[in-house]
Amino acid sequence: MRNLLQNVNKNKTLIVVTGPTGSGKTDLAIKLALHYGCHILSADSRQLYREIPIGTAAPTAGQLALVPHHFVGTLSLEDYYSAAQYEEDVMNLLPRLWQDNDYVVMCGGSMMYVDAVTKGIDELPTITPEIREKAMSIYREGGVELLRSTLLEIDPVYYNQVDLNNHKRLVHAIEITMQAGVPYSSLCTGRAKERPFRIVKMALDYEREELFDRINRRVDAMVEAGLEQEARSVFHLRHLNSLNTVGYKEMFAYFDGVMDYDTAVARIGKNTRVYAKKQLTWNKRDESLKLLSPQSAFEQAVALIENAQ
RNA sequence: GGUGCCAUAGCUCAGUUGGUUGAGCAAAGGACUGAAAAUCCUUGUGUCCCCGGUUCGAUUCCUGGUGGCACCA
Repeated sequence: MRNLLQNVNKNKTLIVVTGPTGSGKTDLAIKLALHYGCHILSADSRQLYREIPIGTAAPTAGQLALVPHHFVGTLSLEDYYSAAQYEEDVMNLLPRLWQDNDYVVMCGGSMMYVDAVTKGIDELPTITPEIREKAMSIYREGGVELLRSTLLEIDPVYYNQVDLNNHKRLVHAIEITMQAGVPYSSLCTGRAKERPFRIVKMALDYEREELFDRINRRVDAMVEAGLEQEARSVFHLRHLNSLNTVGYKEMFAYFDGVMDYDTAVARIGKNTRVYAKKQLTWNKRDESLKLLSPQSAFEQAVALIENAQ
């Protein structure tokens, strides 16, 4: 992918529209893409799946017809995907899109996906199913305790950095170390990759109260649009990670009879607000992110992009 | 109008045999390198309704007030 990107230069611009869920990213991205006549790359780890457009607030057919989109509804719930895969796919696609236009808009709130493209992820080996199973079995048989002692033995450096309560991080470090034959920590550079193109990153900045109002209204709209039916249609795939998602896990609890319908809908709202807060936390430490006031977001965005020339 | 019950965190309530209070929910802050809408960590000072009394000390007991609920008229 490096070879392809060699033809790219600093005249090319990746416009990144991010921010918390419900902040109106999709609308702004479409306006910008129409203005520059360019394509949109979705950076959303759930809109990738074609079976769940309602609960993920994916762009509508009408919106998709206005601007060519990528990474929306391209996967099945059963497909494996990751931030690193996303980085690779985007890096392969960008040179093609830049052949006849200097701009591409990336739009999404999956912050790790955004970072994978704008900052890069370190090169790590691909985990074979056998190794993954081996690492998972450590967790199954001995819980976090056994994960900790295993990690302490094979990667003491990472052991001292990692959140020892977070089993996902522990499993990951162990499987990478097993696969690579060297400690996971030795593969982490801690450095952002230099990208041979310009990145202009922005987010819509609503007052907390107004953002939560918008989220509440959007949840109502999803319910009206048939969220329950959509959730029912994928209920049989509930064990998949792609359905460990706000909007679906609550509906599944309702289907199981462990939660009544009104509670499930209320929980969706609450969990969506919690998700938005996590996105805001992530954004706070990103100094390259420019905040736009919602009233004049488009004008501010264009000014930002022009000033970046 | 009379009688009884209640008044403690944003909400629902618990509690202090008198030594200034704590659960659930809601909310807030944070971490984040191949599952990330995932996963994980941290956070509770509130005139204990108001005035006064008893007391070394009152949110707790007592008088009065205010507000709410129930029943009786």
